[in-house]
Amino acid sequence: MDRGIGSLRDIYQRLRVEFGDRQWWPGDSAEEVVIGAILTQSVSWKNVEVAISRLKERDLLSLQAINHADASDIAPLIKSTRFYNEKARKLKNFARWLFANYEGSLDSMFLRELWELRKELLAVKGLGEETVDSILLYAGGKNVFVVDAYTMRIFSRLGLAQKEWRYQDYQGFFMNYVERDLKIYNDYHAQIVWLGHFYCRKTNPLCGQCPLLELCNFASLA
DNA sequence: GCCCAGGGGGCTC
DNA sequence: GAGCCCCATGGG
Repeated sequence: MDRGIGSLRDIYQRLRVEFGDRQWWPGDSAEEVVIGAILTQSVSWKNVEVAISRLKERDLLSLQAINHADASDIAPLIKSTRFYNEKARKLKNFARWLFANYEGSLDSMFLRELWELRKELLAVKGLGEETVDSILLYAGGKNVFVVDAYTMRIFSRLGLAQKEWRYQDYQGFFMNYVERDLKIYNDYHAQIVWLGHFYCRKTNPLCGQCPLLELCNFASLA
């Protein structure tokens, strides 16, 4: 019943031995992290980098600039991130909301109590759980565990998650059993993404070279 | 040319 | 709440 404790620590240690310290989220500022968090929805980071540098070239890599710009001016710059029209609207939605409620200041926003703020952010159209938690953790330095598609895929294949688990269940699992430490929350998610990206994709899964091979149910079936 | 990717919203039942 | 479609580029 409590096999989460040892397993989650063991897995994390294995990943660190394999990948080193991945301390994460590329981005020069909190605003950049927020923008990146929205742009990376359903795309790999590589595609986001292109969009970020295009926004930068046009001086649109700030929430104030985004708030003043038209979505139609933003969209073409972020084409590489797919669903660009929707994402342009999402960026504007968030910027508009931030200026309406926190005078455009992420610092003020992050002064809010964590779970209250999480609720508020989830009410902003275009922000779902993963995006909100990424913002809280990587831009705000808040202790929330970020769950993504890789997390679900990997930990269900490892036999640690139940089939019916949803986002909240995964998050609860990690937050109950992983040491409540910002650096670990940060790095553990980064390790998972790294592992997922290189070893655990549907196309060309490098199962045979996975550092968790001996623990994985899926690999033994494949 | 085909398949799939670090998500989220809207709709249906 | 689950299951489906939509959005619509880029890489393997």
